[in-house]
Amino acid sequence: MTTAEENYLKAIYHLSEDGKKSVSTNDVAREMKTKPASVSDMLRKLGEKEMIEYRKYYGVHITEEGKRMALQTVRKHRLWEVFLVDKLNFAWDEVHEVAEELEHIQSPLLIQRLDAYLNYPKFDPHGDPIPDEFGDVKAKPRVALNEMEIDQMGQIVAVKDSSAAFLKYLDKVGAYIGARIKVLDKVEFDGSIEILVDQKKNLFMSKEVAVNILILQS
Amino acid sequence: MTTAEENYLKAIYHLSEDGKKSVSTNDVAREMKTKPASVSDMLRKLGEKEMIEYRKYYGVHITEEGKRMALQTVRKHRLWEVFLVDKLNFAWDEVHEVAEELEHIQSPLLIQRLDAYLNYPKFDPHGDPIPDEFGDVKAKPRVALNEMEIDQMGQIVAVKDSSAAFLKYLDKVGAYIGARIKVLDKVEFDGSIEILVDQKKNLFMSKEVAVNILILQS
DNA sequence: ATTATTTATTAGTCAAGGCTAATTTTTTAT
DNA sequence: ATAAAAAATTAGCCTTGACTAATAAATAAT
Ligand SMILES: [Mn+2]
Ligand SMILES: [Mn+2]
Ligand SMILES: [Mn+2]
Ligand SMILES: [Mn+2]
Repeated sequence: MTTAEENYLKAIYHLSEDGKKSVSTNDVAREMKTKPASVSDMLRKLGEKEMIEYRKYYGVHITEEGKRMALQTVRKHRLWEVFLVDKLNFAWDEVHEVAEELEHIQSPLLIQRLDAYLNYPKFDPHGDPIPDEFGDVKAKPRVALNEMEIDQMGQIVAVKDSSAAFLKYLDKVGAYIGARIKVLDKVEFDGSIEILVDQKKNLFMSKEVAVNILILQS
Repeated sequence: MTTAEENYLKAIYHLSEDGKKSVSTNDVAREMKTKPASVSDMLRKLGEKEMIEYRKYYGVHITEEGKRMALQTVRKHRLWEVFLVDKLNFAWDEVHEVAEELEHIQSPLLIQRLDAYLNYPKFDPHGDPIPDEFGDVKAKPRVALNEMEIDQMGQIVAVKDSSAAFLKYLDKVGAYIGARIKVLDKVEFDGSIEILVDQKKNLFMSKEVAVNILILQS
């Protein structure tokens, strides 16, 4: 598998995650920041390698083998992110781009040793679960903050958007993975929401932000 | 700079290290395990970028800028090797291939942090000096073991060949970086040599091996 | 049920980095 | 000084992964 193939497959995997039955060419193009024409080409190739089921004009489904490969790349990506934050003191908004490169280093031994060195972490700095070497992920039931009701409580366990802009914003307002929250108010007009963080800090945010914060309800 | 350009430039740098005034197309092809035709193409390209001075049919000289770039890659390669050995418990014969990939990760912050994390190491696992961030290398005067005379003494400080085959052989016979040695005998016919290691172990080796062991004389 | 619009694919081009075969230049040997 | 050998370059081709423009298929709108 080439770096490009790994990146495409990972994108397709992520796009199919949210229960979508089939992923469209345009979806992939958007995610990969390439043109649909380039995607068509790559889909044909990944189809031939049986990483995806590809029916022209009808989008793709990832195969079991494709999922296995994608999860391997996801595993590497997230382990490297943990390394960068835990060992090299990167901020959580600085790791994504570098991990995007590191995930393509080819060395099973490296990943096995890295995993051990990091003490077999189960989650990356953004709260996303790290697949084990067999591709098994232990997923907790998470709900987007904007979907919670007034008075419901829970804990921030992950973010959906790993962009520096978003993460820096969270840092600024004091939202972080592990924080306990309670929904104080929701504005129906625009979906904005007010929450209490760690029983002491009031935080008001737009729906756009809330959508990208994932909660483990309690 | 692409990965390929970095690899070529590093090869040219290494080939010019041994005081060679100019590096030939065939030299580079051998080092890079590519065909001379491919090399000609790349030399033209590196020439245009002024990383090398390229006079057709007369080989190349590396420029100051080229040397700077190459040393940057060498620095990254060796820092990663230290990481793999010191932190991930790789053997010194297992690191080269992986470092060959890792050295191309583009992130100045990563290298700066890695350097700090490793405590600013000065030498890699093969005894080669690690250039600092400005490309400065502190070179110690080293001599190949086969060039030493009977009764001369010193310390193994580096190996010239980093292949797994060679390093595993050294492991097996008990030669290692830091070992104190004394030349006991030299056979003129084939250049083979017998040494005493750490004042207790006799070691007989062919010239081929001795050429690849570098000594700091004392 | 047609037509219009959106979505996707194909055709053709490009740059990077390889290769082989043919050619040219330099070097070595007679 | 010339011929032979070696070294290097060029020409032409291939694959990967992009792109634009042209076309085709599927979907939405009348
Ligand atoms: Mn990537
Ligand atoms: Mn992440
Ligand atoms: Mn390399
Ligand atoms: Mn080394």
